[in-house]
Amino acid sequence: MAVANTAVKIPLETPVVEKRVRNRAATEQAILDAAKRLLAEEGFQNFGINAVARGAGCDKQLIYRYYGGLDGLVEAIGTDLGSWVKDRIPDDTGGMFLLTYGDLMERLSLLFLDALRADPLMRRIVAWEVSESSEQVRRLSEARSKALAGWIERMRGSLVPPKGVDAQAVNAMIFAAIQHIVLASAVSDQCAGLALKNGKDWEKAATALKRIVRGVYG
Amino acid sequence: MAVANTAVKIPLETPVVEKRVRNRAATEQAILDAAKRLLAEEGFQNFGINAVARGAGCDKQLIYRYYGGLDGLVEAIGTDLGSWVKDRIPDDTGGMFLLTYGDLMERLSLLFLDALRADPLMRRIVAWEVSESSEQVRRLSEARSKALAGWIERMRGSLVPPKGVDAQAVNAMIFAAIQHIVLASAVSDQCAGLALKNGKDWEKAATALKRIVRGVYG
DNA sequence: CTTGTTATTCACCGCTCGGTGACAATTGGA
DNA sequence: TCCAATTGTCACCGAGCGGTGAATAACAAG
Repeated sequence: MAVANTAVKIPLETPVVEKRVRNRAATEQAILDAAKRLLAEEGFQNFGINAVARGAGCDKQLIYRYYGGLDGLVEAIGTDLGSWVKDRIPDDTGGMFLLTYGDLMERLSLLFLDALRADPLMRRIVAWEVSESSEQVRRLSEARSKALAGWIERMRGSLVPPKGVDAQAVNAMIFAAIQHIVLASAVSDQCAGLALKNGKDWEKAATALKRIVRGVYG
Repeated sequence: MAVANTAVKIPLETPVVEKRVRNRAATEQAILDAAKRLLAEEGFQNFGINAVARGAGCDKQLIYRYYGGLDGLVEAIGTDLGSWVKDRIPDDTGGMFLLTYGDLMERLSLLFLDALRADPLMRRIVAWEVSESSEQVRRLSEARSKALAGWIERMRGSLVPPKGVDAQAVNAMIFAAIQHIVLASAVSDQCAGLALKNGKDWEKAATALKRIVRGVYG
């Protein structure tokens, strides 16, 4: 009686196999997509080999084979980042004439603010950058800042900052402010007592940002 | 021959017991200290029951008993935060006369910058705040912002911001910039292309900060 | 010395993690 | 047709995690 019912093979599933084709390129892409999606949606906390493999619907072994592990996969994300930025932040002046450095920085600030707000993956990467100091994240950070610097340089044209202002330092401050405020808003809908929920709140933030830029650059 | 050597009790350690006295208050304090130390030095990534217990040199069970788990412990850290801030950020004007709102904000900004730079625990908490959205971190965040707001209010005195400027929004931007730049520096010695290693670098950052504040508030 | 209380430790559970070696299935030439 | 490489799957490992129930050691009072 206590018999063979223990380890039965159950081929009940009709063999209507789900057309799981053999296609390395597609699988690599699926892994990369899953990694980006996971990072964007869940953050770097639960970001690991197992989670990515689950998300991609394949075995984790393939991640080792095709990317050499998580590090390689993260690096692939970094490589992707350049084009990513290009797709998401406009490269023209939006039909405006940027006459002064102040015009430029105001527009750049607002563009960057909106772009970061709209891009969860970027936000997660920025948060990662200020939370962990590993080789993985260093690579990502480098790719990101390079893409960003390239964009700024492209937009700058021949405009030059006013004399007597350390534009690099000031701009770093401004971009830091944008990044932090967007990160904070994504987590708690506010930053330093300033609400950041609806469009009206963001209007106020944008106005403050403009005021700061104009205060420095005129 | 193949005898009792298997499960021998080895009381080789000279019974010079390390005076592990029974003292609940002291143990609680040791746990709290270990938690703060661990959070400050290792960050929130590897922050867990086991790590804290190891750091405190006691069994994790005591953390459950005395604090009701990690959540309670984190809350205790939050409670500690008020006094913590008071100890670390001066409450007077440093012998200066703050005549205008601009004077005030300039001084507050620089004080906050230095305080955050000098306080690894605070930095870790801020990084935590922008990385994870849990109840734990929400509590911490609340405690921190409350302590900070109280400090600002104390310093403000009767000074009022100039008309026509949304001081709350602008100040949020300024504090966001400070927080982000300090976080970034602690991890990668730079932020948005601006080096942040030696004192000279920080001089530049401080100057930029002052310029921004003065640009807005005069 | 006994007894009860309190502080502290210990042993164990189930689970997930990153990582690896071996196996099965599919493909594309010789 | 058979072979070898490529693609994908599976089972398993050791380690660490958070969490819990029960044993143990130190103390205070009677």
